[in-house]
Amino acid sequence: MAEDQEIRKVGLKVTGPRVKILELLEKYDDRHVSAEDVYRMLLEAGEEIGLATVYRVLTQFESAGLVERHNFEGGYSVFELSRGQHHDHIVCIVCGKVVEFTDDTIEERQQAIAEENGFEIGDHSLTLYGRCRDPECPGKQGAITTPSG
Amino acid sequence: MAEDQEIRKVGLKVTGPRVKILELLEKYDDRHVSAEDVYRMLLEAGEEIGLATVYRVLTQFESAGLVERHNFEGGYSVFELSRGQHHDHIVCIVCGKVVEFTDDTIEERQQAIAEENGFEIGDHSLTLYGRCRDPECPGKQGAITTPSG
DNA sequence: ATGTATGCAAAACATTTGCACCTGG
DNA sequence: CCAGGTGCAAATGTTTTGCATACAT
Repeated sequence: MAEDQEIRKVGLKVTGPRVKILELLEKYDDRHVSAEDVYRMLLEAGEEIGLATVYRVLTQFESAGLVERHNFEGGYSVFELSRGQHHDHIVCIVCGKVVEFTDDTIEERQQAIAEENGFEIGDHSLTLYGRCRDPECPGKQGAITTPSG
Repeated sequence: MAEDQEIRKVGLKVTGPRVKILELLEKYDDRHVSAEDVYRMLLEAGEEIGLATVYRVLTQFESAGLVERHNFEGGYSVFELSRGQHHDHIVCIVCGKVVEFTDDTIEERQQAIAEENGFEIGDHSLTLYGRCRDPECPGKQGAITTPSG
């Protein structure tokens, strides 16, 4: 099991819940799941894992650099496997679809802007909110309603 | 009172709490205050306003386009008067100082990236997290700790 | 008057923590 | 065996809501 090694590598014991959560994150690598999502999916899969443990494990994985936490607008966090490389997100406000991207021009400008304003950048978060043209997205036509400012 | 007109203009009754909150937002225009901040400041100013009312009024103002709500990392929202013009933020992770900026290059790239990914952009939120060099900022030296991904 | 707003308290949410029990190395 | 991990329930912090009262128009 590759997951076992990853967990051991970051100094955590290889336990059932940790392996299950890591497997799930790898399986849904293209999505961005909330702690509640993870909890529910594991329950549906017949696994007995408490919500508190899901939070604890996700937080530990985040500290270990295995996963990244993102606070999209709406008051809750989503998690995704960390693939080392920084990227930003576009979130569909209709179907919740998340697309990742990186842009060197934007990265450079951010660095420059921080300098100009006397800041030393530690991290940043850029999230675009819009409506996707995916044929399966329910929100075909209509005004864009932003989730927040 | 200019505030009275602004409130009336968006279809809300001119009440004490609404005027007080709007005045406070104008007074602290350079800061980004949380609902709790507004509540506390009004209490200290001797105003009898409930926290629930602060939330209701801020939400109404947001719907009306008078104020903008931002969800910075950390699980709570901050509000600021809407000045019509879009801008992004740099937040000091040590002292909480917020600086606003706009960058045409970034704006253009965002639009292009959305197009490339089949998205129609409604809004976006770009927040840089770093450490400021403000002499009054307590965090003089030390490793940057980001509040999240 | 009368439909809205407000204040308070309770509810709703996402997340964290205390604690007794269980388990991996 | 035993430090660390887990489940459950209770606590936390932010934001929302129900309801009786108070107020703007």
